[in-house]
Amino acid sequence: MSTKERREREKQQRKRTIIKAALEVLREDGFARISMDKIAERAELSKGALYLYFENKEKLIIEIFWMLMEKLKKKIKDIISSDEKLELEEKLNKLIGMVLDFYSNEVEFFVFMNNALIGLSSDMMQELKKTAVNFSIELNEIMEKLFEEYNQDRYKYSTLEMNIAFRGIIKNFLVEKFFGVYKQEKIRPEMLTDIFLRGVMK
Amino acid sequence: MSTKERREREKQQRKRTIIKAALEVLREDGFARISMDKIAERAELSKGALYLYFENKEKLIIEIFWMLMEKLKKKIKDIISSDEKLELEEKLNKLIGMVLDFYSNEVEFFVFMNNALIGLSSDMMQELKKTAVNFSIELNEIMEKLFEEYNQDRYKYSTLEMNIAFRGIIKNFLVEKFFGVYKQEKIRPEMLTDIFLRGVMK
Amino acid sequence: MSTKERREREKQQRKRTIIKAALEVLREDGFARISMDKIAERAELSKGALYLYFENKEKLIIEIFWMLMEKLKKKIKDIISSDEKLELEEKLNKLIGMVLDFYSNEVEFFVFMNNALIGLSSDMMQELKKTAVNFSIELNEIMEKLFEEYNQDRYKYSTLEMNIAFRGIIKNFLVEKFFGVYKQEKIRPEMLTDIFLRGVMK
Amino acid sequence: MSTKERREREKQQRKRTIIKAALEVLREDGFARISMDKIAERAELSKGALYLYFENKEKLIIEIFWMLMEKLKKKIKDIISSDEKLELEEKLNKLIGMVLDFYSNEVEFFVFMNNALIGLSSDMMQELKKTAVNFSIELNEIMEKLFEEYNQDRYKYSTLEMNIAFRGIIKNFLVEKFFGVYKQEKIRPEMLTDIFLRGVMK
DNA sequence: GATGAATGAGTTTTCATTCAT
DNA sequence: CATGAATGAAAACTCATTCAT
Repeated sequence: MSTKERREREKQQRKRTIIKAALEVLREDGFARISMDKIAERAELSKGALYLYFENKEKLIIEIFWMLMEKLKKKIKDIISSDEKLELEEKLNKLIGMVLDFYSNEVEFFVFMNNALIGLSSDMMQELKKTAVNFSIELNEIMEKLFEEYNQDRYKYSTLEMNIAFRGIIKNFLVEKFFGVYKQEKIRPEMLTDIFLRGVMK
Repeated sequence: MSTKERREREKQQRKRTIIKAALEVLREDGFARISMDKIAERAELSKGALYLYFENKEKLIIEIFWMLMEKLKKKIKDIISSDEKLELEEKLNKLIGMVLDFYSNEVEFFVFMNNALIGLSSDMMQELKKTAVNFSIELNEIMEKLFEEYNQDRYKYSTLEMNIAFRGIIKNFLVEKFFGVYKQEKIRPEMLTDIFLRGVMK
Repeated sequence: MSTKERREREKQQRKRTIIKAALEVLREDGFARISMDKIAERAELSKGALYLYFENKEKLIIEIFWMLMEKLKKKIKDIISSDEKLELEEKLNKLIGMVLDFYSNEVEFFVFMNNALIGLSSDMMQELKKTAVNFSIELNEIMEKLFEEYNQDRYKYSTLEMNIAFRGIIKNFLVEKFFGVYKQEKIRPEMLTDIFLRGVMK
Repeated sequence: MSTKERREREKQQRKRTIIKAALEVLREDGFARISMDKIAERAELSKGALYLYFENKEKLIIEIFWMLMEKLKKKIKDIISSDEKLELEEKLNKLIGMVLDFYSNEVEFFVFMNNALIGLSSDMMQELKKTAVNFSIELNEIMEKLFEEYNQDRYKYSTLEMNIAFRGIIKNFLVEKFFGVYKQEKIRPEMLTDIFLRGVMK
């Protein structure tokens, strides 16, 4: 059975290799330019081989999305559930700092992850949309718990609404950093936390 | 000269016809499915004619983007520079209400504005980025004026930062309304104004 | 409007050109080997151009099938409804002779037309199957009328059953001629008519 | 030598396993969808192993064809050479009944037997043609013997021609039953025998 | 100016066959 | 012997762009 196990491990390894290659293509060429051809070339595999590991392009794309999301989720969870005794404010600072880091210099990742939810009305990408919605829901639940831990009686709005505002502020600063007018300046997590927290508190 | 002018006017008219057609295609088929074929058909023009008015598809996309932006900008300006004597809070409420309206009946516009960034080639993104940056700058100037009119000494952050936060909150509520978890509820402009204003005030 | 008409005529002409090219590919390479590439090459057109005239490969195949069928049907009708006063026996002789002629040296047509009904369980070809079934039904009706014209009270079996037997005998002689043991000999229509007619008569 | 013999026996056993698997795939997925992948999976063998037993896919197909033919041939022989003292008519009834049975439960066999001709490359067809011709010749010899046993001086046509007509009638009733217009009705062997016998008798 | 037929490179996907292990 | 990962040559289909008329 050890052979079988090794095989399985190797298979997982290959999948990771392919996803890594796909991420590189994504990073360099953007979502619209990802093609199975390029991924194969980058992974130093034949086109056909990709289909040994991923049913089709959509499934591969979804796995990329999922992987990035899992990575981000893990980081969020790590911060939220860390033992350190921190004020909510400090936690949010850390959280924002991490998110900014996560996307730093990875415009394409940011675009991809934020637009998976929105665009892509091509039939092919329906499942990606579902995946993105699911992630959004999960993220919501995580943040909800965080908010409930602290001053829960002092919020003016629901955790859902707080969460939407919170993420909106972060996202738009990143958009403006990547594409807009906020290029030169460093985004200060403290500012974002402050705007958000004072905005939603009674 | 009059002939030349008339020509020019006709040309602009044709361009608007094409853009309108493109927006209709966008609304019906989604961003990923806009094709020159369909636009031509919808505009009741030949495919070749499209290229008489727009250098290529990307330029056409940019003009659509620009047109939408201009439309939105005009509405923003109208509200801001209206004679009514209103509190800042009331003005923001009106502004947000208008933006929600603007996109509500035209989800695809919203998708388009967000997706213009991914759906196109990298070369294209450069141009679109410029367009978006320009718009952002303009919008900033408009908002700056608004903020300067009121309580200018009570803000904790720069008008640029305020603007980014403001738009981020609005945008993300729209995203979650159209595609995510905020489906059932109506977005209340007052809430968004409140979160924002209290967040950025000293 | 004359321009439009001319255009339409030219379009039909092109369709014919493509079908003719496809028929040549069919004749030379067999059904399993028809590819859009080869048809395009043979028609001296680009691959893309084929799709200006036929929605997809299946539609093109169906038109080939239909065209061949129409040709055959016309020939059958011509014989059946000819003014000549002939005995049923003589009509059937003529009919069989024509069918043998129609397929002579066109193995691939024969194979294609006979197997369209049967095989091709690929999803893509469902419509072709329907087309083939419809043709079979039409052919039935035509033959039914013929049989009803003559000695209708002397048949032991239904016109449907007669028709099936009739076509079966002809088809299998062709099969054996093309692929089997009846290569050297010329198929004598009189023999087929005789076997059939005496077989089904009271 | 005994080892060698055992080896050979095992090899034949494996071949049968593979053919059985292929037939299962055929039944489930249809002729157009048989792939070496699926056969291997169904046979619980590796794809590579298939090539140890069959030179290539075409050879495998031919062996299936051959195997089915042998099976059918055996059943035909059993009926013809059975000790029962039966009239020719009764024998033919039995024969037809058996053939109808043989295919009825296995529509896909019937499809396969008919489709082997189109589904494959031209090169392949040569081989398959040979196989089919050989089978046809054998079948002819078998039927010849049967016909010679009975009333041999009363036939109007050669045993070859009789055979072709006989099989044509049966085949076409099956085609129309499985795919065409003869769906609802049960095929009565007596009718087929009657049509045939009266058709070929002086 | 306007047309729309034609192009051709690009895209995803399939699958028989091979070969290192 | 046996494996199954990998190949690579198809295949169908799309679409921005060009150009003869």
